[in-house]
Amino acid sequence: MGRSPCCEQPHTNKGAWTREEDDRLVAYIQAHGEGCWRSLPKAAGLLRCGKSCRLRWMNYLRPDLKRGNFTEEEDELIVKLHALLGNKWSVIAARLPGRTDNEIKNYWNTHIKRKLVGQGLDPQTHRPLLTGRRPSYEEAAGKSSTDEGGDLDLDLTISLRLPASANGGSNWRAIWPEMATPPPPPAPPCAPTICFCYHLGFRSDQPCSCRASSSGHFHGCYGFTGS
DNA sequence: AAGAGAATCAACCGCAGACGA
DNA sequence: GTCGTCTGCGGTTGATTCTCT
Repeated sequence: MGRSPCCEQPHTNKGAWTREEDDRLVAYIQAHGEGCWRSLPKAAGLLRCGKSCRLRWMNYLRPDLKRGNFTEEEDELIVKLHALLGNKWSVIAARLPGRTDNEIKNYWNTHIKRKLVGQGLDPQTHRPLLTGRRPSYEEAAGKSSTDEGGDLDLDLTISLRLPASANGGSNWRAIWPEMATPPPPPAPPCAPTICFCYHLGFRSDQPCSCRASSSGHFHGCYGFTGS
């Protein structure tokens, strides 16, 4: 894949953003919307590469960002999602409204990782550190850890794209044994939707208020009421 | 008060996937 | 099918801030 580096132009600023640059970027996006990051810097009068503009907007300037300390609930959700998904920070961030993948990644590396180690758990596998042997990939990916990992549901057999037979076929019950009815047919082009709040054990008497994520691969509850 | 080390987090880098020509 | 471009992601770096001595 031949690609031209996006930041090699001369006179391109790097490093911390100034207030003026922020203002320019915000003003431009408010007027023209997101998109076409490549041409945005020139159009907005910024001496930055598009990549840098996108990152600044996504991680810092977006109006819907929450900022501030993570709550206990967010903390627990990150741990559970990481156990399920691994380092898929963007997917995890999609389950935490107002949080960015970068923010969650940093929080994981600085807080949660240490916390898990302190609890004697391997931050990558979420298994006890003192077992003396690393689990195989199949073990890590497919086996529930309820025997040693408390109430964490580590059923990592969950798939982002189900086999065609999973919908409408007869084996949906093998995939979701606890569901009473077959999952709905996939919404093209991205199949299927997977309810994380269900899979993570966030079950309550309240109806699920899931909504589709922007990536469309699966959906989850923002503001679940279970614990 | 000052210096050292630790912690935090914004930003960069390189890669891979999607997409259009 | 191939190639080039753009976007988005995850890992990493380094500057800044905080805490301890």
